[in-house]
Amino acid sequence: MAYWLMKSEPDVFGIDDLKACVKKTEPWDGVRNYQARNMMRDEMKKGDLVFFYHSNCKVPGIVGVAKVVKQGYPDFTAFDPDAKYYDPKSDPDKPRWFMVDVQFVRKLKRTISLDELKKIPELEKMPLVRRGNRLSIMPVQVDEWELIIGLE
DNA sequence: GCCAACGTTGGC
DNA sequence: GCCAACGTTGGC
Repeated sequence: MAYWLMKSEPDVFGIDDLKACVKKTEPWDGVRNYQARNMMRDEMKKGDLVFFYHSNCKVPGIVGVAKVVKQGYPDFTAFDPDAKYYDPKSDPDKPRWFMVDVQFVRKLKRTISLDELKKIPELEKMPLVRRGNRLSIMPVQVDEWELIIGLE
């Protein structure tokens, strides 16, 4: 089993929105970045655990845990001309974009802020705390996962 | 295939 | 809301 971190803007889709979904699951659609796409298409497996991270908000940080419940499949919103993330270059016969479904597991008792994570020397290799990082999905090492969970 | 222009991300 | 960093696009 592997561990991941996925960023989302709470104003758009936050941890409480996931919790409120039917069956608490939701397709992680709209990712239009190749690195992130590759991870969802090839590497994320059913049962993998995910840190749910709030970005672009007052206190950016990890707010909850989710899990992958459906492995990579084509992001159908790319085929819909009315969808926000429509991409005419993605052909249903040869989809360009992929997504996974995630399910709410739990909220953390508190937000583990980016600021706090940055201060931990063991986490300095995480792309998350690196300057200029824009990756919205990234792998988390087991020891990093356990360390962060231990901070809760 | 280079690289300038442009758009987006995301912390602050 | 600003702006640095970075990915993508498209002209050449």
